[in-house]
Amino acid sequence: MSVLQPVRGTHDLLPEEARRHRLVEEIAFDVAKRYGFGEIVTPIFEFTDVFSRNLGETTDVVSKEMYTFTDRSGESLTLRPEGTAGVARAFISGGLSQHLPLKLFYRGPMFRYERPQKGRLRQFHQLGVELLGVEGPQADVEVIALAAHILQALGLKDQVRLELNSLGDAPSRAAYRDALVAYLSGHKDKLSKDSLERMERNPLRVLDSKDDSDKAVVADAPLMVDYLNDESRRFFDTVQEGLAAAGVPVFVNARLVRGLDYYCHTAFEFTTTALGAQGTVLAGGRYDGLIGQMGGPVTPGIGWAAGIERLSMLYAGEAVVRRPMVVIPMGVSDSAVVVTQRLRQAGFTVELGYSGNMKKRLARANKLNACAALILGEEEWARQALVLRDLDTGEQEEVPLAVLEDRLARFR
RNA sequence: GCGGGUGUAGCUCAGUUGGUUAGAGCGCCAGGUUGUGGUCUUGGAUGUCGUGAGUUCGAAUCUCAUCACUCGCCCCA
Repeated sequence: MSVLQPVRGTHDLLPEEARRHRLVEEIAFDVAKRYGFGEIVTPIFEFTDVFSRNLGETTDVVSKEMYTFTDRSGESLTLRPEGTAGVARAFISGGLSQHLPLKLFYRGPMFRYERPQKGRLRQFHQLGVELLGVEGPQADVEVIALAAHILQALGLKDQVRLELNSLGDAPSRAAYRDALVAYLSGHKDKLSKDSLERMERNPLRVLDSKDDSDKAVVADAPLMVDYLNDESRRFFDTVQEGLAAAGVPVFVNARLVRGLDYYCHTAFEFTTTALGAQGTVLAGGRYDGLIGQMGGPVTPGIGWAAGIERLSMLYAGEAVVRRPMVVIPMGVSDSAVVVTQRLRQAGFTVELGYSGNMKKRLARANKLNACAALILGEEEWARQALVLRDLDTGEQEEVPLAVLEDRLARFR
């Protein structure tokens, strides 16, 4: 359109959409609070190392999607592409290891230089949680149950399904990786070009390829579950049992993998078919090694993040907007502000009509979905009264100023 | 980063094989009611036809480039 476009992949949240976003956030946060989560707010940029050293050098996010820049002091900074690394960094910086276990909720913009598409933006918004300091699988169960609960609160229960897998601990994962690469190497001729590259960079990614030929190869590939050592196996079983006990339906997907390197053991995704190619609505996993790797005290963690734009597109509810009442001065405009402020101070939502004749102002009141109009006419004003018109019934009456708040009580 | 589609008024969209002043509905503004809205009715305004080049006597229409959105891949929330 015009020259004044927003930057590619960014967009404005106009009031209506902003309301939906806030509503989604509030519903999520409200549920999270019941699980004991408190909000943490971290900066939207960090030293580049925070991300580049911890998400995995070869991941797409780090290798080609970060908004990295040098500030005026020559420091390399990066707009956060995800939330977990920043929270982990804040955990270390703030010495929060003394307050374990820690339940944190966050929300805000994230940035990735990707090709924009529906449900995929360069500046997008996530909300997420992190539970730090609990080794046992009950943490996984609680965090996933919370996710399911939030999706239910948003009315999305029937539109999403939970897929679950275990990536095992580091030794299990390494063993599996070797076995998988060995297997794939024997079928190089049938793999897509993308998958041949993935074999080098991130072999597990071949497992969720959408290419038909790849799928045929993958169908007979070794499975992660068969390479889990006893401990990892037990962990995975316990998580599944816990979710069953919590009443959260699960589809075990042995080919589910994660894009970032810090994950281990539990990996999960809530997916939908309603958003085209961007089917993941909420996803996360366990990252026991991350904080230690960053230089902090070795601390287990598990968390997830959800895309607010994606949730908002699926969410059918509407934000409830409080209906205002409208003050319409007719010839006593100086006094209108007095009445208006008095009512606002008393807790009412009040709009003051700015201009036009009575007809126009009432029409505007109507468009604002106002519940009532307070008409200040000279005649009534002389009697220290005004006209109250109920805009739903059309009935109107004269109300003395002295009892105004009482008479308006039903519109509160 | 790769391949396909789309781009006309604030919004949703027509626009015939290139042809003269580019349309509709909704919305907006104004009147019918100079202190009374929602319905009805009458009238009005609005477009660099995404942008830039090219072909042509003539381009919203054809060609190329470019930007944005969109679908799939990729990636992921």
